[in-house]
Amino acid sequence: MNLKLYNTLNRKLEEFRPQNPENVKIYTCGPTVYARAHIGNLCSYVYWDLLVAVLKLNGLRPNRILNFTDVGHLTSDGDTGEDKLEKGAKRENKSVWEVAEHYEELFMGDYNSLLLDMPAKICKATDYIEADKQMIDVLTGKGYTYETDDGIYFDTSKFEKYADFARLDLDHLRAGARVGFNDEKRNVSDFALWKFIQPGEDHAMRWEYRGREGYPGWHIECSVISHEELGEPLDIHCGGIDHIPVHHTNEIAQTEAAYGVKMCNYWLHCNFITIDGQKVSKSLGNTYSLNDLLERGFLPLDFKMWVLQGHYQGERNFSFEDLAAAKARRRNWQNKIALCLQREEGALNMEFCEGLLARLNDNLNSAEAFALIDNSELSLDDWRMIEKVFKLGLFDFRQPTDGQLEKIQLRNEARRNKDFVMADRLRDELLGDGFSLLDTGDGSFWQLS
RNA sequence: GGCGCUUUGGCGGAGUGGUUACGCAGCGGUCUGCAAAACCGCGUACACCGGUUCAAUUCCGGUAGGCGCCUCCA
Repeated sequence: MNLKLYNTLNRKLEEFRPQNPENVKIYTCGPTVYARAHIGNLCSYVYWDLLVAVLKLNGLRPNRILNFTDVGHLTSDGDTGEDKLEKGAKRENKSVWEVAEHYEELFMGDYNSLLLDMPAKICKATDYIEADKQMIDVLTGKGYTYETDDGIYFDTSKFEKYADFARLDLDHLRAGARVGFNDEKRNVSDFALWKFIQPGEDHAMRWEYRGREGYPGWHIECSVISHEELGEPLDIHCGGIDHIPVHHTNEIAQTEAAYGVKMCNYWLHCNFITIDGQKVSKSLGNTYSLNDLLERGFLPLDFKMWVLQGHYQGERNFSFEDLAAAKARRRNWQNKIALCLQREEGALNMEFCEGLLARLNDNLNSAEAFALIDNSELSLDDWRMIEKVFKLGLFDFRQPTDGQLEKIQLRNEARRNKDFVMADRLRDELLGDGFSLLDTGDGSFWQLS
């Protein structure tokens, strides 16, 4: 295997060795379905889809699981302690279940419009509540938990390697934490496995456990779903860079403490984007959705082009100016394909294919791969292969109708007869239809204008 | 306060110890009946200071700026 990936576990570029090439186990942390995904969220799904495509190019069979967090987390944006799903429900006058379902649908819409492959399975957190309880029981049996008034906590001091993954400095964690410290917690880094509903607390999602009503903690679902659906060790666990210090650290603690096995061999993390140099946040009003892009004249696939021009580990900055550049590049690729269609050029360029694979195998370097594409003479078959890997909708464009093709012929005739008034009129008409003409020594070819 | 990342030409964005990244935009030219989103060419980028080296944008150290995380977050 020549594929190299940056493994957060060792902070190194490593050769990827799957346990079983026929079943490469991948777990991706999915969205919390309480609001529409913004373009920052969507970047990661583009990157992980590229990962899956590259694994396939290498002859492997990925088995990817994605989860939907459809059960609320405790803390809200405003640190008011209000559950996000519950808050969304009140805002929209719907039940929490309806809110989750609504945003699941929107997410899938965005996902499909980016032409991303469906994971092998999408798992909802609420379908794993019983399994959550079982895992907490296992952890309790091994002495990793303690109960307080408001929940069941994981005692991180009992898990020796807790700080290793994120290279945490536990002694300093407390100093700057803005979140209110829970007096009943034994260690600052301890986290809730299960929360009990307090008297007067309005929480629609609730399950009975240990004689009280409650709901699962923030991290248990990923440990449980990946264990149930894939089993340890996973080959690859993907997520955003923000997950390293808390979420993934806690996942590792839960899984490895409960089952005494390594959770995952390769951890991949994508970086965040900024927008116009600032973080993506609601208060700055820059949480653009694909819809907002559409309103400004950009297709989801223009955005995907923008994402793939960079690298998943890079700190990207988004601006509409750069999106326009990506849009133009995508259109130019489509015009090259349009030329190939008219010239009926065939045959796969093997040297090109190998070069493309080599670049992608170098830690998913799509930017280098794109440079190779721009530097190569490509046939229709080459472009088909490119589309299969990157899925940019490159072949998805309107072709001239018979009537429009006839106009091109008429114009050629007019030019031969030096009737330039007629020729220019036909050219203008075609331009009005969205086609420009490229006159070469070999004849006239239509292009997308 | 702690942890981590980052600094490349107008805007983005790869990469490399000595040789063109690439895209978009711009400029010049070619082709053309005229044109053009087509073709060709151009711009002497690698934050700053020091070190290693025959040679550093590329390795090491420091300085400065930017950013992220530490709270659900991709």
